[in-house]
Amino acid sequence: MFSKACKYAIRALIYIASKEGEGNRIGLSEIAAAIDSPVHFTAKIMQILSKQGIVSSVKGPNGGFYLEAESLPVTLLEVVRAIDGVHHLSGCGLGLKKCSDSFPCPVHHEFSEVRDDLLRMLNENTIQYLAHELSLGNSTLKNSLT
Amino acid sequence: MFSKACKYAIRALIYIASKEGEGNRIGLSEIAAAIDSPVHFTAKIMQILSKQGIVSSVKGPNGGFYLEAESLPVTLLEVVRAIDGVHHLSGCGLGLKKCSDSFPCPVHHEFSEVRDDLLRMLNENTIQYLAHELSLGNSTLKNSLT
DNA sequence: ATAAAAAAAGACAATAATATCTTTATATAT
DNA sequence: ATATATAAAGATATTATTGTCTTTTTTTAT
Repeated sequence: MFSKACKYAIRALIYIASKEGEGNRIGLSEIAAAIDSPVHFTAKIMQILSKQGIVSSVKGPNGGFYLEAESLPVTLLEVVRAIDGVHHLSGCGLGLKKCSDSFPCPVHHEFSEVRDDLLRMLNENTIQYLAHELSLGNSTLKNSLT
Repeated sequence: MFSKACKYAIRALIYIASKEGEGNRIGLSEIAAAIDSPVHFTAKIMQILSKQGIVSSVKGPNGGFYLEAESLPVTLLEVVRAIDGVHHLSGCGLGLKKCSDSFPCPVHHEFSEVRDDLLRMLNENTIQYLAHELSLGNSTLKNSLT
């Protein structure tokens, strides 16, 4: 459904949001350890998110990543678009270039329905909300119980 | 959503089904031309579908691919599973190995709902039905109008 | 029997995605 | 001011996917 990069991005952002408060920054190595992702690959992903304004960062001692407290909540849709690209959730289900409502591929209508549901879900769920649920213990980001 | 190989597979099968009748076989080059796909890559895909029993083939003059008339209709789900693998539609949305209803990732419930809809759609739609709609002119497999 | 047509199989090439390692720039604390 | 910690950037490696080309096998028609 999403690329690994995108999954790492969502996990990383939820982790950051869940650890946040009072302007503290979360370091890259802590993030990678927390979400079980390759450190340097995660660094590249964070750079993209940073350039897109989804996450903020500061270098140097006590530096790291954080979410702007005063900005609007970040939706999953924004993250998916930032990492997998805007076309990822808009193309034809069968890969036809000209597919549209008036010139549909064989699965156009059925596929559109499902994808509209996906888009709605991605647009309704924010990193901040999901992080809150994580903090409450209602979900987990780890592969192991330890 | 699906790999290009899978999209080619679905397009190829719908095309074959739409051209079928009275035991005629559809050649690879005709298929590739009809669905705008690379010939030899399509050949590999057809081989997989053939080994999985989704499509039948005969070699030699007047050979080609066809669907067994007496077999059950082929669902999109079977095709996706054959090409993209059984895990493609079952793993955690965020890539966690241990994610489950009782040990959910942050998007588990929301994601499961959408994917269940996708699975239902893939299971309800058959190649034969979609081919019939194509034959009626209600959809297209081509990128261009020519 | 033989030739031709077609799928099957195998080898390879190109591209994209994922992952690792090294170097550089920059901000902070001392 | 300096040292240090950290993100940013760059270079390279690995793997998976997609695509192309060639050879082999099998079937059919002659």
